[in-house]
Amino acid sequence: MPKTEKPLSETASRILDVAERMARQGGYYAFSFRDIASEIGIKSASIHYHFPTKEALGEALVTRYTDRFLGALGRLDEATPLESLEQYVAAYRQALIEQDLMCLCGMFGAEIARLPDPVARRTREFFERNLVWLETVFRAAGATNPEARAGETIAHLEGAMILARSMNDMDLFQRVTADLPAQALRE
Amino acid sequence: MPKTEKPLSETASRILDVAERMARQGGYYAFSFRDIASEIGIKSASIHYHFPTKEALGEALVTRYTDRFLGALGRLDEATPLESLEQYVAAYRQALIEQDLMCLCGMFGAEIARLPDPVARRTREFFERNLVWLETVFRAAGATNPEARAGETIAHLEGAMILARSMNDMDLFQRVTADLPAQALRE
DNA sequence: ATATATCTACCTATCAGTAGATAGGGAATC
DNA sequence: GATTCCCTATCTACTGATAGGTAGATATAT
Repeated sequence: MPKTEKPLSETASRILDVAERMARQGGYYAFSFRDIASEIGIKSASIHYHFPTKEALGEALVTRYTDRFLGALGRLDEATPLESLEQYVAAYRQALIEQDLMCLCGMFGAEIARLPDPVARRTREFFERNLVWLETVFRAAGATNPEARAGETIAHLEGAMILARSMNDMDLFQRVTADLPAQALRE
Repeated sequence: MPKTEKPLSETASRILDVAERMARQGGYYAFSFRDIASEIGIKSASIHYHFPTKEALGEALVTRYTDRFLGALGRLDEATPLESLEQYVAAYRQALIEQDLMCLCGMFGAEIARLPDPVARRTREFFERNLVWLETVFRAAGATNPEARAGETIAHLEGAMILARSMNDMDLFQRVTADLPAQALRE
């Protein structure tokens, strides 16, 4: 039997919810046990019961984020490459516009040189798995260099989030990513 | 006479050098007065003589970075649009590969929601001035939508830095940005 | 004498993390 | 049926380290 995934308790997932929001606003050093605790109405010591260290909390954060992000993408055998790419762009747009938050792994990716090793590893896994997904799309579309196209797509989207948030102009994300799916497939 | 720029003292610029490196590794919360001071061999209280607050230090950091970055780009009337774009990509490549650092404003742009207002404003100015520069290039090249092309270019490059650093594969930056100049002009 | 630049010594706030007490809810034992 | 035991989940109270920032003394150079 493989590793049994124990389901998160109510409190544990509320801790992750708050930590994720804080991390997606300001990075790894922008969430603290105290702030999380006071927001959900417990004491900071209680968080250590659910996540022994900040490192462990950071790992759980990235793991949950990655699984949810990839899980929200539809099945590749049920869509055309163009549809898949449009869906992929929409996933980023939703994170940015509806939640007004950065991509967690874009944020952690920027800070990766100062992240605890296990958190950095999980962050790398996010990008690896996204690259695989996109490479599959571009290979299905007959692209000559699927690896480059996949990397360009992720780079373009993460960068567009940063730019739009920096300029405080969320519509800029739309204008800068509108041509992405068609353009990437034409290349 | 407009605002006279007083030149930075030797110590002040060494403070900025160290702070910039730390910020470009881990963001605004990754550099501290103590760490900077101990690295350059003074006491942390002395830094406050040159930069009264961390906010002021952050502002000076972004201002110097922006001026240097744009100053390193050649004059637009002495190059073709393609040459200008290639030079722009090279500026990012140098920051990433030679110095093994993130773009300061890409980093601060990601964290912008938790940055002191004056630092956030300076960060926005970096992107504004870069957008203007790139729009000029694309307009000279006869692009139909210079604003979108300029935003796409910045997004692509900032994102490529994050991706390459996350994957610990600096050559990935090359592969993901190799087609950028020609591609952006063809669009 | 004054301006520049550094120091010592300190402050208050915050950080992640720990020890140990407490309360409640089963389940096993008597 | 009552008692004992243990597990879960929280608490209070604390530690040592670090954060940015301040006051005031000191040294040097013009």
